Amino acid sequence: MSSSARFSGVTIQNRRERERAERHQLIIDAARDLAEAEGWDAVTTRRLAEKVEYSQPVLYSHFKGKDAITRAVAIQGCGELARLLRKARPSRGESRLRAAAEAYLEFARRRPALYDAMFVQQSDIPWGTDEVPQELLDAFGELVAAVEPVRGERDLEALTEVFWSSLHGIATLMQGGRLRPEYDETRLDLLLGALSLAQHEDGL
Amino acid sequence: MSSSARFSGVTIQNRRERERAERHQLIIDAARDLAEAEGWDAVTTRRLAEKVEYSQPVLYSHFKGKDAITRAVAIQGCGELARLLRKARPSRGESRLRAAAEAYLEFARRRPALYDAMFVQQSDIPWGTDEVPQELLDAFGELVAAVEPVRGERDLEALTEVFWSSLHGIATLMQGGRLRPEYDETRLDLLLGALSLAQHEDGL
DNA sequence: TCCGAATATCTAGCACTGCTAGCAACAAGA
DNA sequence: TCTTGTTGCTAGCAGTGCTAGATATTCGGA
Repeated sequence: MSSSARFSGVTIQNRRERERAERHQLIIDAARDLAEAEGWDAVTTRRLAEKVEYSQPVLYSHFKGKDAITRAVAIQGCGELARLLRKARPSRGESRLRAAAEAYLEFARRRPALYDAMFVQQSDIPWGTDEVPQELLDAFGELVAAVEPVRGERDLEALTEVFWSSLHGIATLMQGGRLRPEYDETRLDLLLGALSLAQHEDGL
Repeated sequence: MSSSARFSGVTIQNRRERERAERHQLIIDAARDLAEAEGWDAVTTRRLAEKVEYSQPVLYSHFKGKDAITRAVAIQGCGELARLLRKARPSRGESRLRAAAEAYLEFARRRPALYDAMFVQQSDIPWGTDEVPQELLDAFGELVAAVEPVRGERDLEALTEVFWSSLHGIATLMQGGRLRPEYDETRLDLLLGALSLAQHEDGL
């Protein structure tokens, strides 16, 4: 320890930064875990602080406020979704569109709290043109790639937004118990059929 | 006044019930107005009580809790949406599906807080089979009627759920600023085209 | 090795939330 | 007029996000 004292100016700085980064991630993970286990209502600054074994003010030295923590969870969630979509290659005879849709809906079903933070809870994540997080672009990019084979003459980005919106609507209404579970399959078939097979001769 | 005193047993009861009902509605209206003016975060029991010019405990003599007030607002909102959809007859050359879609999206856009209470905030409104509020059935019924002309061989209820989900997805993602505004028209065209023109030869 | 300085962390508290117990004021019937 | 029962209020609880100020810890130089 003392033998490396002459490098301390750099290494200590490094160690501190590393520890800070680790704790930063620890907070994000704890928030996500707590939300997934007991819902976002259970994620209070006190419980979160208790879980990471620090006092509440420590949270505020890492994040501007509770919203910023949720936002961080959401962004990392987008990264996870992007990874999942990328891995979702269609099995034999299955369309890429269907593979993506199924992966998306399964993600929403299995990680409802995470999904909520990403796409339901309003947050000031910049979705406009400037400074959109890369994870988000990645996830949307995967959807674009899945839609591309069926685009026909249609605008690719707009069509992807329609695809995404439909999936999002199904995911959230399902989560709220507002759709009949026995139609789950039929609904997806209808959606995919409509989006992909539409001959669509220059619009209605 | 005193001349009708001999009927007081009944009339006073009536008057009281009427006044109670009026105040019940007053609370609901105040909550809706406050939410639409400043968002649901601003709807606290204190501010709501102040607005109806009673103390907080009065709220609890009408509703089990704050959630119940939100729920009441949501249900009446469904009635309003149903009425709007019923009025939304297509103009010349426009499909009924499009008229319904536009009315739905305009409702969501113009009454975001109300829409939130109805379809975004989770509530224990019974959506399952039993005891669904009539207002809800009405609204869904209007959507069914709009979808019917384009159903083809497809399952009407499931197709309506897809239609609804897509509209809901578009509405909520738009509201969150997650869709490009310049595609608003294109998106709707694509959706309607896909749902209505799909030849859909027995599914993919 | 020791001390002053800087950093890191905690305790305690504020203003707010939803909600409720218990009291005061009023109206109704005898 | 007095009793009784209802109605609405004041005051308070436990919990929320967040922060100021005090405290403990660690570091760099003599």
